[in-house]
Amino acid sequence: MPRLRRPPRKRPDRYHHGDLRAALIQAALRTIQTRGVEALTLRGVGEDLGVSRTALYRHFTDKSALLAAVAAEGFRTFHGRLVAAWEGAGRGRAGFEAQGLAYIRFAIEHPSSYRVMFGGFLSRPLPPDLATESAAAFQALVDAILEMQRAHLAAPGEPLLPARFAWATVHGIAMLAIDGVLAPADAEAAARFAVAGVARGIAA
Amino acid sequence: MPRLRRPPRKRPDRYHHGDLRAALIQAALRTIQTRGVEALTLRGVGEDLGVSRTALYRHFTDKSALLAAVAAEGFRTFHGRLVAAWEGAGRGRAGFEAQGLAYIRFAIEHPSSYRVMFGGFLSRPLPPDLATESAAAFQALVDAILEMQRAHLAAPGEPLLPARFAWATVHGIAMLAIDGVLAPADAEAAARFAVAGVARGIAA
DNA sequence: ACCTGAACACCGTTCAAGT
DNA sequence: ACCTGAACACCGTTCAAGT
Repeated sequence: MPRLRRPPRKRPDRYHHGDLRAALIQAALRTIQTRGVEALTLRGVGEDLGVSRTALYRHFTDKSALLAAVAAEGFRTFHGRLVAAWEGAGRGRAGFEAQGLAYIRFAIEHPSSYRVMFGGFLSRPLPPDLATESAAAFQALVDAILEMQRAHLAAPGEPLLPARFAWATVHGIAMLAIDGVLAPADAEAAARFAVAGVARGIAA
Repeated sequence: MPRLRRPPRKRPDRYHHGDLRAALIQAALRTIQTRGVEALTLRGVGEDLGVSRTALYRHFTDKSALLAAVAAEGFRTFHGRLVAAWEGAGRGRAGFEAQGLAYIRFAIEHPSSYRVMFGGFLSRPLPPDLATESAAAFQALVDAILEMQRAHLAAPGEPLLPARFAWATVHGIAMLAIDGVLAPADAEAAARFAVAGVARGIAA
């Protein structure tokens, strides 16, 4: 059956026009969400997109670069959640605790993304754009601490110390929840107790 | 060159006598420590031991079972460290903080073992013997909390809540240190601040 | 019982070649 | 520029066969 000369309206080979990169990221995210990071194969995403298994190398230097791009998307929405929680709860101590809970809830709602972001799958050091996104998310936490120090809700001193303490705690609760060590019901109670505990621990 | 009839004194094929299992665990631990978990291949450990690459299946059902055995060894020494730190520092609040520091230091000294134990490489649910070792290590923490509650050094109530809070925090600091997010010098300072913060956060 | 060798069904990545 | 197909150097695991 010979091909017709007439140009097709819209066909699956639209990837020739430059959106293969975005499509690859979306496909990778989809399989990560449904089947986990360890099930992600480059051959698989190529197949999902009806594209050769090596087409990907036109857009990413290797598999870890693809993962980094997926993680970058995750960091952007993560950052947004942290800022929204802090401001939505009116800042202060309530805002601090809301931010901590938002951190943990993001991890529980998007366990696969969270694992890609923090599970040691990314090559170190992080690619520059990803490092920027990651630093921005952490900065949301530092900003909250700084404001609490100014309002005498947190003890004065180097803000990185309480920021890392808080980060470590919510990250720890998140990992325990994601790994199934904490049942979903227990995770919420543990999260509430932990963020309140950190607030007490750093209080002026 | 025909083989002689005389039995050899001591030869590399001593694995025929039953210690292949132990040798496999040691070989796996060695390559994990020197080259990381992701560099561990069953073919590699077979080669290291001068044994067929499938000999391992006589002793372990699969790769994750080998990893579980490595992790079990890690949990045993880990448990010992936690108990020793608590008792060595005279229990109480000093003991609690010493235990937290010992937790983080174990992770920093044995990053590969720690990653195998808590990095999501183990198949869930954990094999029974490993679950036992893991629970015993966590119990050291719960025991410390219980004793602090009796001594009015920790607020009364369900001990699992402060225990999980403390666990999450030290685990979080440990992961940040292992992943290189915290430089070694910063890790020690962060660890000290965090364990003191938890002690304050759970105080009566 | 314990171990081997060949085979199977996968991987990520490279590279010459096509359009 | 962008994509393909074949090839390379790996994996974990199964299984019939050897001792």
